[in-house]
This record gives sequence, C-alpha cells and structure tokens, in this order.
Amino acid sequence: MAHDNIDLSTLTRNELLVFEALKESDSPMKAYDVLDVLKSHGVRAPMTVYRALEGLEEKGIVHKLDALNAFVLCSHDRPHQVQSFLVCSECGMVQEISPELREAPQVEDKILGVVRATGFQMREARLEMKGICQKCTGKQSAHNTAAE
Amino acid sequence: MAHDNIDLSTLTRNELLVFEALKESDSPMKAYDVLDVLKSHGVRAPMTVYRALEGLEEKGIVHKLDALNAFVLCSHDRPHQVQSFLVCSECGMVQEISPELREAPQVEDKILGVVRATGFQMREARLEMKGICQKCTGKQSAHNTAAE
DNA sequence: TTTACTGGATTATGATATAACATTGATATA
DNA sequence: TATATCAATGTTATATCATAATCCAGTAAA
Repeated sequence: MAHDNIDLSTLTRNELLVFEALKESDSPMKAYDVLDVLKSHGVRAPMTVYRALEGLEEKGIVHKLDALNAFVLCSHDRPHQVQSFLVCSECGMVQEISPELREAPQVEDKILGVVRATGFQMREARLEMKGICQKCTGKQSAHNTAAE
Repeated sequence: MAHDNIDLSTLTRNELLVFEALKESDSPMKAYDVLDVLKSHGVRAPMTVYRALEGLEEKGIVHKLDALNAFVLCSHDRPHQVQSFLVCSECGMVQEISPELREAPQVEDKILGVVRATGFQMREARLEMKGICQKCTGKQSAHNTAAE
C-alpha cells in the first residue's frame, strides 16, 4: 500500500483529517462526503475541506477525478505527470492505473512525445477512461440490462 | 474545418442553436455562457441548454472538458475513442489534439493495449493535459511571473 | 380520435465550489 | 516583553454548475 510511504508530518491538521477519511474509503469521495465525515471532528464548512484537498493535491497525495467531481488518494509512490483512471459506468468502481505497469510508461512517453511536438509545456495530465469493468462485464452478458 | 461534414439535419432545433453558438466561439463555452447566447432566441432555462449539449455529446459532435466544466465542438471527422486536449493554465487556450496526427494513433493504441490487459471494456476516454502553451511559454520566459 | 412518443418549457432545487474577511497561534525579532 | 508577521483555520455568504419533476405541444401511427 503506497500510502504508507507518505510523510504525514508535512500535512496540516485538516489535510491529515481529509487524508484519513480518503484512506478509509474504498472509493473516491466527493468533497461534501468528506465534509460529512469530518463533522465529527468539528469541521463545519466546505471551505475547510476544499482547502485541505487543494493542499493534498499540490503535494501529489490526492488526485481529483474531474469527471466525477471526486477525490482519491494517489496509489503510487512517486509523483507522476500522467494520471490514468479506469471508471466503471456500471458500478462506479475507480482504479488508478499503476505507472509501474509494464506498458504504462510507454503510454506516458507517447503522450509526452506528441505533446512536445506541439510546443506545449505539459505540467500534468489526467486520463479518465469510462467503460465497463471486468466484474460488471460478466454480469452484463448474463442479463443484458442497465448500463447507460 | 471538420464541422462542415456534420449532418445538421439530425439535430433538433435546440441542438442546432447550441451548435451554432459553440461554432462562433473560439474557446470552450460554459453551459451558462451558451444560455446567455441563446437567450436572444428565446431560450430561458439551463435545462434546455444541458439537454441540447447532452444530445450533441451523444452524437459525438461536442466534447465536455470536465476539468473546466466547459464544452467544445469536436474538431475531427470521425468519432474517436480517446479525446485529447491541451489546456493552457495561463491563457485558457484549449486545443483538441487531432487523432490524425502521426503519433496520436500510437498513443491511442498504447492506451487501449494497457486497458485491455486489465479486462476493462473502454467506451471512451478523455485526456486533459494542463500546462503552458507555446505562445505563453514565450511571454513567461520574458518576465518570470504569473502561471499557476 | 386516441395513443404514444419526442422534444421542449417551467419551476424549483440540489450539488459543487469559491470569495471575502475574521481569528488564532506560532515564531521571530526589535 | 511587546509587536509584527505569517500560515492555517474558521465563518458567512454567495456564486456556479447541474438535474429532478412535471406539464405541454406537435406529430405520427393505430
């Protein structure tokens, strides 16, 4: 679990609270869901949560999934320029593709190559892939309902 | 201009209005910006705009930029599974990377390869790259301010 | 003419996010 | 010690983005 490597001493109190909340969750959390959790710690205002999330993002500890307006802990050791997520339209599962995967660096390289060719200085990128995860694919072929 | 190839006859009245509004704009538009434009055509409610945008997205004519909550016309002829955008943090410029670029298909192939390996059935994907565009890079190196 | 369907209008509200300003507490330093 | 400073936090209000729910109008098929 990559989260064990994070230096928690650099986090502010609120950042730590948000970090813990995200760590407990097995799926991405909306800001207001985080707020609900933190209410038991005396946090009352959305601002508090958004500020902490922003700090965690800057530290590379949290990623925002723009397509879902939700936040997840980064599951990898080193900072990476390209974050890639699989999002299941069926069950909502979100999985960050590990940059350590054998082919993943090739994807990142290809992207960086294409982008450089355009004269663009990329700072970070997010790839959000929507589809049906392995689990739900099985279910779907059984009874052909639901989905989108 | 790829927009000339679109079969406008399949669009509803409101979809056509939204399409025209986006076509006039040289940058992505927020839904409420579109609404402002359409007010002169009697459109009053956000719902109308969002419905039309949804229709256009389904037809592959419009993409949503989740990171900006904004919408752009697709600038390409054929539907494509992976949409890639450069977003300048400095000036707000947004450019869709053409899937016809020499290396672009390789990126898409690499992505599809990695994803297939995970058993995920990808339906569509969006790659949003944030950074500094060529124009702004020049400005920046001159006086080293701003950004972020 | 009924029925069913698609698109559209309207009203209200929900969900997401930030602006602006006040307060606190720690640290530095005059 | 007094006080200046700064980062973090708290608080209030409001802006922005998006959808639910319901009704209506046109039209094409039975």
